[in-house]
Amino acid sequence: MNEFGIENLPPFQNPPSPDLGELSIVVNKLTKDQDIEAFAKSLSFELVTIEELSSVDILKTGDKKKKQGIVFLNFKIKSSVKKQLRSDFVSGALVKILSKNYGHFTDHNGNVAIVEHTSANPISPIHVGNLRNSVHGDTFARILERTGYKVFRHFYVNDLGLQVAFTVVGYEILRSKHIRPDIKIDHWVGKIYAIMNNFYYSQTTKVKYNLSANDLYFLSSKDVIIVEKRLSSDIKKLREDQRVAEQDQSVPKSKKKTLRDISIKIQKILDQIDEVSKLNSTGIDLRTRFPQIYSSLIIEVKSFDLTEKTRMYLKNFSQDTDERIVELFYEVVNWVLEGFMTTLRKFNIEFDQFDYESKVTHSGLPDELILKLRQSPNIKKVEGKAIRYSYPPEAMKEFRQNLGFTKNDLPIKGHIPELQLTRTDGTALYAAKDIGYSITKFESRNADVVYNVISVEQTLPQFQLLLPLYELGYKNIAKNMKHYSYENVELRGRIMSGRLALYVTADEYFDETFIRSRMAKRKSEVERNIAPPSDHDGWREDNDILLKVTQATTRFPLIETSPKKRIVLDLDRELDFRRNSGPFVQYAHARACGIIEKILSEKGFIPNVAVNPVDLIDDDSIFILTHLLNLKVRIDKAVNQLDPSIIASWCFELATKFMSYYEKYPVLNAENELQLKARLGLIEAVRIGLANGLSILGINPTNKL
RNA sequence: GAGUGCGUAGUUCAGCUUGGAUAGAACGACAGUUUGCGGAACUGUAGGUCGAGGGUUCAAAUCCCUUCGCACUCGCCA
Repeated sequence: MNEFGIENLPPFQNPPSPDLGELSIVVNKLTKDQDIEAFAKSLSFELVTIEELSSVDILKTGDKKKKQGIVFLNFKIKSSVKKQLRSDFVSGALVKILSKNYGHFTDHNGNVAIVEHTSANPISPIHVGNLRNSVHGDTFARILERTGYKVFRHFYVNDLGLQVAFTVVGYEILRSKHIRPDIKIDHWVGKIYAIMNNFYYSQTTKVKYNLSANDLYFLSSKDVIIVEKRLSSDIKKLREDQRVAEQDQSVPKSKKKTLRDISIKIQKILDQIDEVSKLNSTGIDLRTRFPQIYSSLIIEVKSFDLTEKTRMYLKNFSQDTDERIVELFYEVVNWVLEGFMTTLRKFNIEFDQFDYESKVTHSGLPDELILKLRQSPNIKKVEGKAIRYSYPPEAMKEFRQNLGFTKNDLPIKGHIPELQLTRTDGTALYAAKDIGYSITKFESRNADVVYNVISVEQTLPQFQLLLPLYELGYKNIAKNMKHYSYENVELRGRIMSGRLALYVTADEYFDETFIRSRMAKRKSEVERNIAPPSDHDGWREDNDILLKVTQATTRFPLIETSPKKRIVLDLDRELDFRRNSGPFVQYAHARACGIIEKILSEKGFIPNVAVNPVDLIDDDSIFILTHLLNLKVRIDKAVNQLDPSIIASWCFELATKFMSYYEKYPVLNAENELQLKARLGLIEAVRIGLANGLSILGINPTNKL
């Protein structure tokens, strides 16, 4: 190589088609000043003398408009050598894949990771939007486990909100009237939440706009009209200001700013009008949809001031000052959480720990941190006891450099807006509690890394936590707390809103899928003239299979696209098994199991690594084995990119390849026994790969369908 | 006004970190395969100015700049 002036050989790559050769190299990279084609020619003359090579071809692109002038050297290896290389590869690959620890890696042995996910508000059932969070969190946790991490799954319980407080007030009313839930608890509480939410905001709106108080918890259409009138006169004034500002040409920059401010104000008022009119329509809607709960609640609520009671309850709960109220909160929240668990268990999702926002607050940690942060040069005092944390560029630079982040590692490159930590009365806001929670989380498990699975809207608040943590001396936490961000879920043709108690719940999604899989299974049994199970055991087995298929069908659509992409779930499409990759992968696995079992019963062979590798040196077998060994690369990529969809595609590709392999290469009817055993070994390798892949995706593989 | 993400076939997406040959799948459309090792299958065909424009390069979907479209975020809700 030296005589050509080449010091480092660029990496070999695989030609796009096998008939071009086994390996190739781009000649353009090797020389700058010489004529590339001449250079390639002399190089090929030299290289073709290598004993193992049968030919070295030169190929130049250039017919198309794009990417022209690339010169490749394509190497073909002598067939005898190739055969030997492939045989060695096959033997080695089979040993690795058929071993017990295939799919389990040790890079992070001894390390601890926490994945915080789902963390849905404990006042309405889990819907498919939350479920995307759960499925991503759970799958990612499983991927981390495969790299050797000890993983703990945490659920952050937001139990300290206003919404929880008025829901608790509503719950207490119904309990005192002995009205018990007649449906799954989280669904039931979801109704209470929607109704109480409407009461609460109807009241505050009435007070704010001085509306007649005779029906304090219901905003009538008359009220809406009054508010509209008042606000539209405000808009008129603003429009006037806008016109004045437009004509003023004195300072162009500040002029722009006031104009912008005015248009923001106008937009805000328009939003207010919209919200008020929605309060009216939602009230009517809830009253008609849930008449019993609605009327029971409204009668009682009229006897007290809801706003005041809600604040009082929240204050007592937050400061841990009234045992009865504290217990009431936990009664509601824990009961709903049980409902969540029942739901998520169907999807194969469980938690190691629930962390309550209230308990973090009761520990006093957030207040301590605020006390310390008050001394920080980055703190700005606002009104009263309110403080804000700011992010000066110098501080950010130091943060970045000391923690070894490059600019591209950070989610936000430019200026970071200030973060308010306390209210005017000095009490901690959510952000301050989150700083406290981050510390508690890390320390409780002595964790090396924490992944917070939170939707993309939270990118800024999540990032804002890091500098205060760093400044407080928690450098490790600031470095190793990662926001696993995901985009939202939309449903084709349906609106989702907790306030309206309108959502496709995770329960419905699962149950509907289960029913459809049962129908599909029956249909296929009829076509194949198989009788449905008649005895108890048969029925149980049938049910078990359907549960596993349903897991695949429900989880796959939520995980198969990158978390950064917004997905639109079309239930008709997801429930059509031919269009959903989940059941397809399950099917491939079941089919592999079926073949292995059949060969055992008919020939008495058990899959084994001791096969004649020459029977597996065809391109298709090599491709499958290479793909199986590639799992490690895919897992690492999924971890680095925070993207489990990489594993979902890996499974799907394996299943597809196996299906076509299976059409092409008969196993039971192989030409001879050696060939049969070799192919059986390959099928076993595929089976192991699919079982591993499914299990990483949180889907229990089924060996029958 | 600032920030972030996304934009690739009729549809849903992969590929972009680290530039390299003919831009890959799936669904849908169309045409085939089956006396079966499980048809929830397989084989094939058609379908693309990679949002637009410019730059860097021997070479750009990929890197840089500009621009358009969509979504989200920007101090007392959690």
